[in-house]
Amino acid sequence: MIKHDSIRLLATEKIAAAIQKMGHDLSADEIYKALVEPPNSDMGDLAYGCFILAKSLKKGPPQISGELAANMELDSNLIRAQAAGPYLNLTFAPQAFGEKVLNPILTGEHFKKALVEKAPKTMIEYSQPNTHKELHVGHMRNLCLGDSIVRMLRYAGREIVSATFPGDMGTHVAKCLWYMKKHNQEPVPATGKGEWLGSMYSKANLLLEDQNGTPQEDLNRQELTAILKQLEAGKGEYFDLWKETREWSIELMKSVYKWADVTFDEWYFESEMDAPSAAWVKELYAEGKLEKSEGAIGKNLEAEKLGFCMLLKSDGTGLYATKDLLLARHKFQDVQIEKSVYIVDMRQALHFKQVFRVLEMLGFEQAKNCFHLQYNYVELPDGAMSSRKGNIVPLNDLVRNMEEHVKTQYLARYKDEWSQDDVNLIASQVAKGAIFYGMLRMDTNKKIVFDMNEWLKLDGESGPFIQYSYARIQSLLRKFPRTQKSVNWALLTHPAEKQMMQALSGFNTAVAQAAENYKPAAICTYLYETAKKFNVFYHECPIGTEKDEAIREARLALSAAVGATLKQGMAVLGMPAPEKM
RNA sequence: GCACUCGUAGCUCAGCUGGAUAGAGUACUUGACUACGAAUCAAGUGGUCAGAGGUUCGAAUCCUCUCGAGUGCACCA
Repeated sequence: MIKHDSIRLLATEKIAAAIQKMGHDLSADEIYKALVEPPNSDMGDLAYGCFILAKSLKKGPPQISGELAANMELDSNLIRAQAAGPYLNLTFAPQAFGEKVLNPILTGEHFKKALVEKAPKTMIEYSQPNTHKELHVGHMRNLCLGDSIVRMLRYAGREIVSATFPGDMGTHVAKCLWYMKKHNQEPVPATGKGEWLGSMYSKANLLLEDQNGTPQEDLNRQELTAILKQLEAGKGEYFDLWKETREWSIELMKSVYKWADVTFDEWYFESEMDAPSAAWVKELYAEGKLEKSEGAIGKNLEAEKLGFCMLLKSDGTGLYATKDLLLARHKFQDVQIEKSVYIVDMRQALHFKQVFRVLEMLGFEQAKNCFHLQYNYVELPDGAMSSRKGNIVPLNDLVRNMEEHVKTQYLARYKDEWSQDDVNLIASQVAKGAIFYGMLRMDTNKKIVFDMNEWLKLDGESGPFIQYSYARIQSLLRKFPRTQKSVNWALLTHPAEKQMMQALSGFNTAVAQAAENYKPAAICTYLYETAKKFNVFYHECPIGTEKDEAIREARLALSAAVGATLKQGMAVLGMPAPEKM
């Protein structure tokens, strides 16, 4: 393991020395791992729980912590070591934090440390939207999660390949094109074609459902089948229409990715996997690696309670699993990845269990390094969102509403002071911050009930809270520029200052843990708490107006370090950091 | 029926790889702008951690069962 936290490392060395003085030995890794934060910050900066030592020393933890405290050597960095029950609480001098944490933060060095020892080449596949459908707030959760996880892992030092896998083939496409050609009366709009196409899909479903049970139903089915055949054959009027309309949807996706500042290293399309994947499965069947059941070809996984993984329908065409199988082979063999993460809705859990198992049975060792990162879906107060039913909140509506709200509710007061460009930029940054934070702050297995009015409330634990703290720091630094290069950190003795420094020293540990667990929500919590501590410090300690120049400089430097950390943290989540707001 | 996820304050959620007194936000009641930015801060009210057993020196956290909510389970993606 990499012991990247300088304060924890200092504590580890001191404790190791004390243990040795007591005639015993414990590895640095074991000590480092066992360091925790005390429940109350005035008990100390770090605590060491003596539970592991209790076993090898055959004494009670409270006794050991007492002996350890007596054997700790204090110096200018470590100023207090006190036993409290089974814990040994350690307090460090402000200058220890200043030199080991704040200076590296201010130079930027602190954010360049490698946090993981092993960095296997990992593919993160996320954002698998269907073409010919509208993008809605549900897609946003996936996008925010994927983007932040890519950023987190890269920050921690992992080699990441990001990929998207849009669904540009299938019955949803046929339905959309069918309605567009046979029933639609509206002209194609000059702009917003992607959104318009989504409405065609939704209308197609309404009409089809309407005609279910009428003589028209059979006819509709025949027409859809004919369209699908044309698409598969790769020629005909519907194929041409598909090629054209597909671009409209891709355009829409790209505009959203641009807004979100998301880029993909690889774009895979279902249409590219379709025919080759079916051909490969036929080969595998011929080689005796797959079996036939009720006319379909696949793999029976009943013994593992995974059902039957169907790979070819009885009509010989492939399925979603078929394409995922081929795509996985491509990732392993051509892109040479060692780990593969799929960020997909929890409803696909069985699908991925089946696909991973089949890959394993086919002899792909990497299959055991495949991981389905499942998340719960976003629904509306009156139930599940479905582009089929048309009860969705389009992504663009959310963004527009949010930006408008920020402008009228918050930025109106600056309308004579700031340029229109500034207002627009900041509204967009704040809207983005609110949306990203809102999507990320909850654990992935929690459902998100999307209520527009709730989302427009920007107080309390929200993205703008963190952005606001950052903007205020920047404003402070503009108004009171730092004048001295060296800082006397020892002057930062106020409890609020101490807590601030403790918080900053924990940044890399927080990100490393979040990255290890694929948990951006943990960074949300960290940033929120850090921003909150800054607000306390800001209210308790005069900064720019402090008369003692040395204290003022130290506080300004601390504020600058908080700003740099918040900015880095927001960057890891994909949130912009406004210089003013 | 089988499998998976969830159940913590009125509401929305942290805490879950066992460890110190279960925390935030919101709502409600108060207080703080001639001030370095009030999108802020301070104080108060609010808990049978769904329930019952078990493992352990120690359980919101791990195991089993029960109850409740949701999702998935063959030719959709």
